[in-house]
Amino acid sequence: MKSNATRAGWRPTPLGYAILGLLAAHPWTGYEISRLFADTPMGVHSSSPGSIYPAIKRLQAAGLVETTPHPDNPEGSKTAFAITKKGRKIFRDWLMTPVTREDVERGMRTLLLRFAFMSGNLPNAAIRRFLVDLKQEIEIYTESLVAYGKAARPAMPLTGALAFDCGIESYRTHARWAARAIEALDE
Amino acid sequence: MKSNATRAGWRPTPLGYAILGLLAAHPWTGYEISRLFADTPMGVHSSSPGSIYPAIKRLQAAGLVETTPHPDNPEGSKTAFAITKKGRKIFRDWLMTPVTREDVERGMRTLLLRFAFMSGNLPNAAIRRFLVDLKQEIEIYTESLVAYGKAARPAMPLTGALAFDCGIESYRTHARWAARAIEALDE
DNA sequence: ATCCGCATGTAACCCGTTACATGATTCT
DNA sequence: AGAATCATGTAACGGGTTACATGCGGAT
Repeated sequence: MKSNATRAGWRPTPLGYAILGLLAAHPWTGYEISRLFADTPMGVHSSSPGSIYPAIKRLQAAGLVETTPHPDNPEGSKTAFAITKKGRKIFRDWLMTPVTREDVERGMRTLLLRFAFMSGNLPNAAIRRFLVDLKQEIEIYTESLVAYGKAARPAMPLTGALAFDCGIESYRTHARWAARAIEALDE
Repeated sequence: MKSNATRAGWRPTPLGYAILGLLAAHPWTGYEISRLFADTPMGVHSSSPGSIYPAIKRLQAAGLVETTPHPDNPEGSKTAFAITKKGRKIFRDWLMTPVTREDVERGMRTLLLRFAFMSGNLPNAAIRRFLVDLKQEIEIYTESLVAYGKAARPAMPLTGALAFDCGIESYRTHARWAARAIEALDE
C-alpha cells in the first residue's frame, strides 16, 4: 500500500509548506493554524479544517513535524506541533529551489508564498538572488506574452484582448515590485 | 452510484467552463482543444491531455457538448465537439453569476476567465456591469487588506511584509485595469 | 519498413472540498 | 441548564496530475 506520506520521495503540497513555514517560526496547535488560515490573507492557500488537519497529519507521518507541549501552557493537556530537523531541511530546500519559468507561468502565488517565508530561514544573499532570478523570469515570460499578443490580439474578441492585457499588466506589476523589493532588501 | 457528471445539479469545473467557452465560438476536436491549452496562455487553466479529455467526456455526459462532423473536413472521419443548447445556457449562467467577494479573495484567475469569454456571449450592458461590480469588490477587498496590514505589518518579517505589499499592489493593478476596461467598452 | 509526431485516450494516486461528528469550554 | 463557540477531527467524492498505452499517417 504505502499510499501515504511515509514514502521516501514524498514532498508536501503548497499547503503543507505553508504550514511548515508557520511552524518554522514557532509551534502552534492545529486549531491556531486553522485560525491563521481562516483569519489572515494566508487563507488564499487553503480553506477550512478539512484540508488543514489532514495536511498536518501527513507532515507528521513524514517526520517533518512532531508534537510538543504547548509553549503558552506547558503543563496543559493541549499539544502543539513543532517543526523537526528534517522538516526544517525539507522546508529550506523548498525555499531554495531555483525559480523556473513554469513557476512563473503557473502564477505567482506559490512563488510569493516561498518568498514570504524566507526571512529568518535563508541568508539575505539567497533571498536577493531569488528576487533577481524571479524578476528576470517574469520579464522573459512577459516578453513572450507580448510577442504572442502581437500575433494573436487582432483575432481576439474584445473582452479576450482586455483579459490578456490584464495578465500582462499584472506581470509587469510583479516585475516592478521585485525591483523595489530588491532595493528594500539592500537597505 | 451516479458518481459522474450525469447528476442533476452537476456543474463544470473552471477547466470545463474554459472548454465550453472555446466551443461556444465554434467546434473543435479534442486534440485542437488540448493544443490551445498547451500553446496559448490559456494553459494556465490546465495541463496535459490527462485532464482535458476527461473534462470533455464529463461535459458530453452532462449533455453540454455533443459530437459533430469536423467543420474543415465534413466528410472525414474526424469528429469535433460542439456546444449544445443546454451547454450554452449553463455557460451563460456561469458568465452571469454575480461577482462575490470570495471570488476576488480566491484570486482573479477564474474571474478573468469568465470575462475573457463574455464578448459574443453577453450583451455589452451585462459585461459593463460585471466590470463595475468587479472593480468595486476589488476595492473593498483591497481596503480590508490595507486595514489588516496597518495592524499586522509591524509584526511581519521583512519578506512577509514585502509579499503582502505585492498582493496589495496586484489588486490595485487589477482595479485600475477594470477602470480602463470600462472605458474601452464604452467606446 | 520503420520511425516519429499526431491524436486520443486510460488508470492510479493524491489531495482539496464539503459536510458531518463530537467532546470541551465559556457565555447567558 | 442550555446555547454558542472552541477544538479536533473523519468520510465520501470529484477531479487534477502523472504516467502510460496505442493506433494512425506521413516522412525517410
